[in-house]
Order: sequence, then C-alpha cells, then structure tokens
Amino acid sequence: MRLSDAIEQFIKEMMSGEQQSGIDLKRNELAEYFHCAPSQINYVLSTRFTPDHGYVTSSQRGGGGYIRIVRIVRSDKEHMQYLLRDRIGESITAGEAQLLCLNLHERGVIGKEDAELMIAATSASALSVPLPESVKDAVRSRILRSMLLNIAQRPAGSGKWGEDYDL
Amino acid sequence: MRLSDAIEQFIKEMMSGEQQSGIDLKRNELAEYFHCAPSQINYVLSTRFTPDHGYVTSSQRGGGGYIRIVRIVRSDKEHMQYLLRDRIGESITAGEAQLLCLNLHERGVIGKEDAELMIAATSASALSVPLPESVKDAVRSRILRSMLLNIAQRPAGSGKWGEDYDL
DNA sequence: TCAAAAATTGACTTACTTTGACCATTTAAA
DNA sequence: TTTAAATGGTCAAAGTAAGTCAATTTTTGA
Repeated sequence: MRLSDAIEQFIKEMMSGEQQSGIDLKRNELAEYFHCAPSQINYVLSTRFTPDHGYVTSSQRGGGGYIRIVRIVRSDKEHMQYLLRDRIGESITAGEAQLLCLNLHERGVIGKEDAELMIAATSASALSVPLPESVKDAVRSRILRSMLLNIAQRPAGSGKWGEDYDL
Repeated sequence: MRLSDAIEQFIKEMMSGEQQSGIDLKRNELAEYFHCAPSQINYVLSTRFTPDHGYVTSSQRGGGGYIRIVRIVRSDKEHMQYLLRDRIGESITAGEAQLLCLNLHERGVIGKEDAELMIAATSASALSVPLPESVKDAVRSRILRSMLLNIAQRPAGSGKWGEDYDL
C-alpha cells in the first residue's frame, strides 16, 4: 500500500472514532509515526482532504501548533444546491467531476453505481474528441449539471428528492 | 508461441484463477517476467483486452501504480458489442440515444434510474453548446459508450469484484 | 515471393509520490 | 523587547510507474 493511502486511512479512522466532525493533529508526530518527511502530510492533505473531498483544513504554526481537519456537514439538499449553484459553474475538469461524484456517494446522497455512471459520463475518455480542453470542461459541466438535476428530481418514493431545485 | 499470445494466456489464467472478474497487475513486473519491453504489455492489452474482446482496462501511474483488467459479464457481451460497434458507432443523436436507453430499460438490461440518468447525460440540453450538430453527435456517442462500458463492468451478483475498490 | 499485417522494441512523455532544503508564523524564554 | 525554539508551509527535484508513438522486425497470406 502506498504511504499516502496509509496516512489517508489513518486520518479517516481517527475521524470516525470521534463523534465530532473534526480532529486536530500534529504534523511532525504523524510524520514520525509513518517515518516520512513532514511535508508528506501536506501532500496527503492537498490530494485527499480538499473541499471537493468534503473536508476543510486549517492550521496553526509555532509552539502548540496543529493541523485541523473538519468534515463539511451539509444536508443533501444544501449539498446539491452548493454543487449546482457554486461548485460546478460553467466549467469543470474530469478529475474534479470524479471527486464530486465520489463525495456525493460517500455522503450517501447517491448510490455507488450512480456515482460510477456519472464519472464515466464525465471522464476524459468520454470526451476524448479533438476540442480544446476549455470547451470540453464547459461541455462536461453541462452534462454533470444535467445528471444532477435528474437525480434531484427523482420521486420521493425511491429516494430523498421530493422537492424541485430552481437553479 | 508468440510472446503476445503467451502474455495473453498468462493474464487470462490469472483471471480464471480468481473467482472475481478482475485483476490488478504491475506492468513492469509482467514485462520483466516475460523479458520484454513494458510497452509490449500495452500492446497486448490494446489488441486482446478491448471492449470488443469483452474486457475493460484502467490504470494508475506513479508509485504504487497498476493496470486493472475487468471482464465484462459474459451474457451481456454480445449485446454490448452490438450496441457499441453497430448501434452507437461514432455518432448518435439525442433522440436515438434516448430511444436506445429506454429500450435497454425495457429489456431489463438497466434500471429505470440508470436509463434516465443516461438520457439526461446525452440530452440536447446537456450538450447545448455552440458546436456543430455533427460534433455533438460524436461527443454523445462517446459519452454513451463510456456509460455502457461502465454498466457492463458492474458485478453480476452481489459481493463480487467491484465491491471493494475505489474507482 | 513479397506485400500487408502483426509483433516487438525503445526513446520520449505524462502522472503520481516522496523527500528535503528553505521559508513563515507563533510561542516562550531571556 | 529581542531572540530562540517550535511548528507548520512551499516548492522544486528526484523517484516510481504507466502511456504513446514510430521505427524495425517477424509472420502471414495471396
């Protein structure tokens, strides 16, 4: 297993052990525990604990310093509105779209198969046509938006989406 | 026996050895085992493990990288080949895509929500960008193809391959 | 026999990870 | 109020591993 994956898992286990949604950790201690460079911790944070992954981090330097990781808590409806109104916008990359879909699944908003289907629809290979990346990203944002709106409109019986979103 | 054939056979034996329908392998290790150039592995994959052959591959670069090969469920293979090669081809309109998805649902190949999600992803509004219709139809065919290939990779029953890996 | 197709190789490219040197901030001691 | 110690942050280089492409060689089929 990759070091980065091990550290990611370690942090996630720490967080699930608590009933609150965030933890503080000491960068140097964690690095020593994993026998790695302290900056490795920053690498893990920046590749696996970003807002797109559903986390926000902050830190404090100096004596008694720490790194704080907090899981973003939103209702399904709020989350959907955030994605449609603020996050997706007019353009999104394949990697970003993938993260958003996986995160939607982790939150229990959509099923695993929905997530994978959406990832497939917005993947780089799905849009591997000779167009500028900027155009692909614009197209991708529309596809993702269209799929999210579809999910949001699913009948309440089969899910939690009874209400409409006017966005 | 040709090297390519030997590698093909080796991989297929690996897959049959598992009860799962997919495996991960290390390109460099396999190349070393067969005393060949690593790119030979890519050649074998691209000539013998394509969707037409009933397989889908994915990979990860960098430290801890791998190549993943997943077999398409046997019973779906022929129909999938027909859809990908003959029905969808290189270009498809929004109306045709919609009909195709609805038909797949009626045949029981995909669920209602899958069908609607796929229709949303390939709808005219999802692709309402200033591009020639011919380009949109080409893009749409790739999106649809990507989603179908994803569905074909789903585990047939439950608790099989696909349950325990991150896409 | 020989042209076309398939197979093989290797140089170059892209992607992700790990490390370390140097920088910035905060606290605590002098 | 300086200054030193304790933290965390940044960034670029090195390391690891897969992808691409085109030149070359081998095999196949008419």
